[in-house]
Amino acid sequence: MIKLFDTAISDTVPMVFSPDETIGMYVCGATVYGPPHVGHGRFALVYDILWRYLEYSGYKVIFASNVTDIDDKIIDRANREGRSWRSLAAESEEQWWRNMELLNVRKPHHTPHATDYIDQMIESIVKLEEKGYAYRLDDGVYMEVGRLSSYGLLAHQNLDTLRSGARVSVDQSKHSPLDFALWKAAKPGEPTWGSPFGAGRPGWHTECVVMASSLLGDDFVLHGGGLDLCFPHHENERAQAQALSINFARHWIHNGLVEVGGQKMSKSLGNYITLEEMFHEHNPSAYRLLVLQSSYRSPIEVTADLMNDAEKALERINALSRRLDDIQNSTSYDDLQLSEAMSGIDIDEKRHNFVNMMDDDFNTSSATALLFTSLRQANTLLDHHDVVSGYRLGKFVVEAFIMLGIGNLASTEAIDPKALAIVEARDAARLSRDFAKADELKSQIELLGYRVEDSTDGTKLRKIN
RNA sequence: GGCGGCGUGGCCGAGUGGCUUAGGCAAGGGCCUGCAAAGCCCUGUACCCCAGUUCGAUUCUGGGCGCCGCCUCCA
Repeated sequence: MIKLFDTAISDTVPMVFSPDETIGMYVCGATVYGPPHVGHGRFALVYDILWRYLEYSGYKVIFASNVTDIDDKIIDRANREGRSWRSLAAESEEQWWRNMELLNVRKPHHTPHATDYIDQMIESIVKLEEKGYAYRLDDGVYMEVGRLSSYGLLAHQNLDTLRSGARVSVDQSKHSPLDFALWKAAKPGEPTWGSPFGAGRPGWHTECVVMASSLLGDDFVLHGGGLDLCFPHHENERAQAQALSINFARHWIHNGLVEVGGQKMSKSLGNYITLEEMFHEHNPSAYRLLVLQSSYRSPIEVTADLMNDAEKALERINALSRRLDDIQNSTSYDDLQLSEAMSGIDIDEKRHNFVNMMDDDFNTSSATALLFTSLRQANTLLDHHDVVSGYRLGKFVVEAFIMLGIGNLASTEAIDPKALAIVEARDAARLSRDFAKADELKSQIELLGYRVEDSTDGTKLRKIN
């Protein structure tokens, strides 16, 4: 049984779904108007890990995450740069997927674009009008929040307290400052679509409700997003769904934000690092490991120091992976398959514990701790020549990390033949105990970008990053 | 002002009413090595402050201090 922290309930609850049910999962995705930053990378990683784990647990998942390709910010920036909003959105989206690929974030089954769902959104707004939940003003169609019984569930406040905290609305004609735009009337120079309420474009909240329910149905399991979307965005999605009498998400989950010096990383604050900037200095897999080592709900800092630490930890996984590959490529591998393990290490029990940790609100921090402990044990076993036990335990560790998306463990890059030639010369020098020459040759190899590792089964080279 | 959350050893970060030395990184000492690298072993430094509940609290309750998020677009 998987338990998760449900924002609507403010508690950890069993995830509700039947075992043969396909788990519908919707996460608010990117608004494509610029390069994605480290904060965007985190939410993408969090839900990618969650998705991978649900599948590992044997469940069928259908995952949808939207691409908001029409929005104030896209229009503003396109206008500023004197280009079309379509080309800006298309280019930014391409950049988004490129970055996701580097993070080893799998593309969701569905990546709906807001502009492809305008008709359905209009239908949805018409229904809301018919039911009396919407009203028209000069600048658009608004949702009458006061008519809903459970508005404020995700914000954990009622309408009155929310209303008293609301800043004075620019638009005084709204019935309540909390009422939000379902449809924004056309302004000069903006892209528009025709509708029964005049030319304009849909509001952000409308997009997600319509796309989520058309792709996943009226009753799906999980709705996720960044903690900063909890209110008002998710609240307003829920409001519309409720007004339309659809069940919508059974569970709401929110990931913690990335902070910089204790403050939220955001485009508006300008304190962000783009993913591309990060990848320039660090291994993208190290970022995933950093995310895995903390709780998905906590805020995290992502500094160069922490990334360096994560890279070192990642290197330990890589080293074990290489060690296992060497065993697999060795001549005695077939015999090894048939041999009995000497130690009494119970891998099934470890897997069981791993699963229990992950089932407990996706406790990746404890789960990776278990993997690192096992990693050390595997190395110890291999050091002590219990190859069978060590290999099997090591395999468990590496496969679990791969399942969590820590990929690219084995370098497939061919080694520079020049370096290989020097290695041969160095081996000869070592054999004749000419260590001065051997050391000289070693530094030549290092200049070519490789680290030398002597071992009982030959000299190995490893690329220095 | 309202609501939600957080404060763990040098740094990051799980967790628990009474031995988890959680884990990662860093530091010190060793083993291995021609020297290294990789790996392994050992070691130290904790639970914001003050009360209370309890035989016992880092973990529960109350108060304080500090920090963060949301209440406006934001992953």
